[in-house]
Amino acid sequence: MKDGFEGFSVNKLAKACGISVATLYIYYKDKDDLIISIATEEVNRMTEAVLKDFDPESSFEEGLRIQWKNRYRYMTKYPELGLFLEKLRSSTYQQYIFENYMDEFSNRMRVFCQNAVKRGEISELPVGVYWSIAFAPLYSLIRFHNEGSTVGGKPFKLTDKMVWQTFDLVIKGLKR
Amino acid sequence: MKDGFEGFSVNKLAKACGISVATLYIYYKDKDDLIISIATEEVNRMTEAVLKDFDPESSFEEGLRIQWKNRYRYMTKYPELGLFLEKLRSSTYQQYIFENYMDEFSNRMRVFCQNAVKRGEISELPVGVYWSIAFAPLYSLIRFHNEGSTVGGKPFKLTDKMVWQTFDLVIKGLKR
DNA sequence: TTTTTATAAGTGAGCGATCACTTACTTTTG
DNA sequence: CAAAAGTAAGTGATCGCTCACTTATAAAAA
Repeated sequence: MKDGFEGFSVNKLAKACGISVATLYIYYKDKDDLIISIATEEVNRMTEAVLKDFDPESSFEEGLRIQWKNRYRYMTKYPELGLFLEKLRSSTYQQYIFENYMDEFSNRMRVFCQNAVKRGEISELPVGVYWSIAFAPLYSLIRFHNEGSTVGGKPFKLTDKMVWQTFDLVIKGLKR
Repeated sequence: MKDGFEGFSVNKLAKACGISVATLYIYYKDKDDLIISIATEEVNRMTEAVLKDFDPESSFEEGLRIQWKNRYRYMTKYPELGLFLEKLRSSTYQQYIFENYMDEFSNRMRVFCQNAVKRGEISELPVGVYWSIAFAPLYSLIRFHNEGSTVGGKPFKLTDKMVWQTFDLVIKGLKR
């Protein structure tokens, strides 16, 4: 029972890579630096993918649909990444990685939402409330998919149909 | 940087409890057994609290509202529990704890949903899709609250108003 | 051209600390 | 006094990390 973030060690990593532990310490000053560096890289890569084709000036439904498409595609393209970020999220590294990951990102998202509110497409909402409705369901689906089962332990395989079925309900909830 | 589930050790636990490590091993056969036992206890306690006043025969909105109320109250009453379950969720212990936690629970939830579908209150949905819309937003809010910030790193404090505001949007999305 | 020196890249062996866990023994309880 | 409950003092294994050292490449000196 040593598979997750528990059970990750510098010695094991070096052995798995076929290099000496000492070599790792040439490139990273310590274990924390290693994890934070690699994780930050991955988070930035994902942020970039999520913003692909995203236009803050587009309609609310269209913009959100592209976000969903990008996130869904990226997470299913790299399934391990989801689990990795999950573990990061509930680790003490979380704050060091996600704190500034949103400089450009959160700006564009804010503009996008403000536009949608201005146009009367959605109501004004606190950021946390908005995110919890707009994205939490998608990440929940992806999580079930990666774990292979829902909360009840029932087997679960995510399909495109399910994603867009969920999307439609989310849109229905958010739109005025 | 040793605070989370990483950094938890039997030796530290014993010291914190003011007892000998050996004493722990009288009651638990190994570390895994200790974690799984305690976690299962907590999950059962929470499941019980969540089913309080819940009637599978009630209307969909009323039933879901009670579920939200119970979950919200329990998670804010024991904030550490949320973080603990979070860490469990993304650990290798997950499968051992949550696999059977839903014998009575998932039955009652299934009946509840079937009733709602029969009455035409909601459409028939895959369980994973249903859960992702009905509960993922709430857990997302609670998570932000416990972490004290949203995805953007912006400070976040959950209020009753936010919870029921989110609930209303979820209901709007789910109801026919 | 050959030799020397400089530097970056990488390594094996092993440090002290801590890990999960055990043993040999003492105290408490009924 | 016998059983149950508890403990101090460890066990070998593994942790993150370092040090003294080798190898590879190339510029500088002879």
